[in-house]
This record gives sequence, C-alpha cells and structure tokens, in this order.
Amino acid sequence: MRLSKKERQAKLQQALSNDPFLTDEEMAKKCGVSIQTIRLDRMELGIPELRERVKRMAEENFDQVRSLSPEEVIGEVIELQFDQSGISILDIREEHVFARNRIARGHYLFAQANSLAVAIINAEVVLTRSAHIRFVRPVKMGERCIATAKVIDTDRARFQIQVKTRVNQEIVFQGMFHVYRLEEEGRT
Amino acid sequence: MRLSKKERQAKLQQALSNDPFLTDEEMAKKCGVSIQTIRLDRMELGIPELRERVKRMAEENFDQVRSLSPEEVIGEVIELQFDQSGISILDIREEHVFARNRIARGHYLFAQANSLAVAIINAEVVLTRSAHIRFVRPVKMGERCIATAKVIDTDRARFQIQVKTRVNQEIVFQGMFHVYRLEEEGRT
DNA sequence: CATGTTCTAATATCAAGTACTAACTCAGTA
DNA sequence: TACTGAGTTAGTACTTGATATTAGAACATG
Repeated sequence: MRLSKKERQAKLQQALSNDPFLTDEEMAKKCGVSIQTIRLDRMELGIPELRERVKRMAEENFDQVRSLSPEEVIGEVIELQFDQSGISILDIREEHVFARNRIARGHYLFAQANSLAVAIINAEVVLTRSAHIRFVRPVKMGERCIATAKVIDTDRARFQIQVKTRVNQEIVFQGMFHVYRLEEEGRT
Repeated sequence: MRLSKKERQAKLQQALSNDPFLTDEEMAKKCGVSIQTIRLDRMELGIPELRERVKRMAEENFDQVRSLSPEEVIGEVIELQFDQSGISILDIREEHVFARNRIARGHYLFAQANSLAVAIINAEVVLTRSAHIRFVRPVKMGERCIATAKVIDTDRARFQIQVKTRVNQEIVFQGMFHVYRLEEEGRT
C-alpha cells in the first residue's frame, strides 16, 4: 500500500531539503501520485514553487556575496598617511562571531589590524614578518572596532607598526607588527 | 541618439552584474530597445536567460553551503587530540592571496593557526589572549599549508599552544598562542 | 542601386507553474 | 442502503519568461 498523506508530505519535505531543485513532476513520480496531489501538498505545507525556491536561494547568495566579498582589506580604511599612520573601522557582524556566544573570532581583529598595517606602507608589495598581539577583552557582535596604527620605527625597508583597536575608547586589541616591503627592480 | 550596439551590450553586462535578476523586458526598457534586440544581445554575449542565471547562482550557493559552509574554522582540521595537539590543512586559493603577486595574505595563515589553536581546547568557549607570530616565508597560491599545533603548557584554564605551519616540510609560519577557556557555571 | 548590418515584429512553442472546476474512490456512518 | 467527506485525479484556461524562427523595416556603405 502506498504512503499515507502525512508520510508522503514528510517524505516530500525531506526530499526537497536535500534537493531543492525538484519539479512537481519529479516529485509526483517519486511518490507515485499525480502532479495535482503534489501541488495540494505544497499548498498545505506552504512550499513555494520550484522557481520561487530557486530564486530565493540565489538572492540569499547574492546578498552574501555583496556584503562579504570585497575582502581585499578587512575593515574599512578611513584615513591613511603613508608610512606614518592610519585608521580603519570594522563593524562586528554575524559572520565575524562565534555562533554560540556572539564573541568576535580573534582572527578578524587580527585581520583588520594586519590589513591596516600593510596598507599604511607605500609600496607595491608589503608583507608581514612577525607580530606580537594581545586580545585585551572579547568583542561582541554589533560593536564597532576602530583600529589606529602608527609607524614607530623604520629603516627604509622594514617597519615596526603599533596597532591599537578600540571600542568606545576602550582598548580591545593591540599588536606590534613588523612588516617589510619588497623593492621591485623597475619601480618609479 | 541612442547607444551603439557595443555600448548597449557593455551597459547590459554592467547592469546584469549588479542585478542579475533583470528580465529581458526590464532590460529592454532600460536600453530603450525592443525585447528581441536584448535577446539577440544575450545570444551574442552568451548570457543565459534569467531563470538559468538564477538557477546557476542558487546551485553554486547550494554546493558551497554543503562543502564549505562550516567555516566556523579556517582550514580543515584533520586530526585532533583534545587538550594536546591537532593538525589542519589549508589550500591557498584565489581568495586567499593578493591579486597582484599571488602571495597569501598573512591573516589567512594566522586564521588557520588561530582556529586550530582554539579547536584543540575542549571547552564550550575558548578565546585567544595573545599571540606571538612569525611569517617565515611568503606562501604562494596553490600551496598547501599544513599546520600542526601542540599544547606545551597549561594550568587548567590557560593554555600555551605552539603552531607551526609548513609547506612541503618547510616551515612558513610559526606562532605561540595563549588561549583560555571560560568556565561556565552549569557545566558538567 | 544593391547589400549588409541592425533592429523590430509576429507567431508558434515550451516549462513549470497558478487557479479553478469536476469527478472518482472508499470508508465510515446515520 | 444511501449519504457524506477526505483524499485523489483530471482537465481547462491562464501566466511568465523564455526559445526558435521567419519576415520586414531603417539606414549606411561600397
């Protein structure tokens, strides 16, 4: 005997969750019922049609890509004095925190600081040599991290840069970065 | 006078790149030409129809979500002995490198090491206190970074973890991480 | 002038639906 | 027994956003 209505609907939801690209026709075949039955089931379960499902998935994806992708630099650099100092802002959002406790993952704070340290130096290629960092207090979702960096020592190719990150004046992260630039032969 | 064919096609691609959900009809309106013209343009440019575009985006997303999404951790942890040691692999890809020279951004190496250091500790909430790190040599696109971490000191709530990252046996990054766990009141 | 490029128009068709109406199958029951 | 109702199937008309194809303008250019 074939499945009861409830069983079929459960099966449907299951099937859709691991392949949301099923048409009504395919689902009908799978369940051994008519297309109309599947449509009624979808109505009852509030499942939109294939195209709508697909569109929603694509939209979610698109939004994410938009908000996240230009991560050439983590944080937004808002002020920059080459070889001297710079300021960058990073708003801690969903994607930066541990799901469990909404505390920012350390590597985002590091990334903001590192990006800023590298951005300050006016050269084609700048690499980090080493860093000594300290996470002074946990940062929570929604907090705005303002990192300030200043070059405190240099010998032309190597730079020592101090970065302090604050949330409302309060220091949450600080680090000392040693970065260096690769001199390229044909540079102007 | 309206746009030339080339200009229109350029405009089309532009428009689609910041809103891929445009129908032919909407694009026709935007460009002040007939739908048929837009279709011809799409043919020439090899742009699939709306539904196909949307479907592809959704599929990419779906695949990514399946394969990549648990990026709770950067790099793939392949071995883990709680409170003792761990190993993680990170393949350096496009998204990890500077576009200009294909050298990996420091913060990805840091993130791999930091994620691993935090993962090792068997507790609900583990945070990084400080780190002393050194980028021994630049890592290029395509290289596989294998990070090994071991706990070298602990006093129950605080841990000192050494992480070494290698590409083909050669050390490219090393760091000493101090992490700590938050004891939660009601833990078993 | 003929020719070719570019554009527009019109028609038939498709996939994957919605919306609606009608009818069939049984099982329980008044 | 006849009736009722849930569950299912069938069929039609319509919608969107296309494809595929054919045909005809508008206009420049050799």
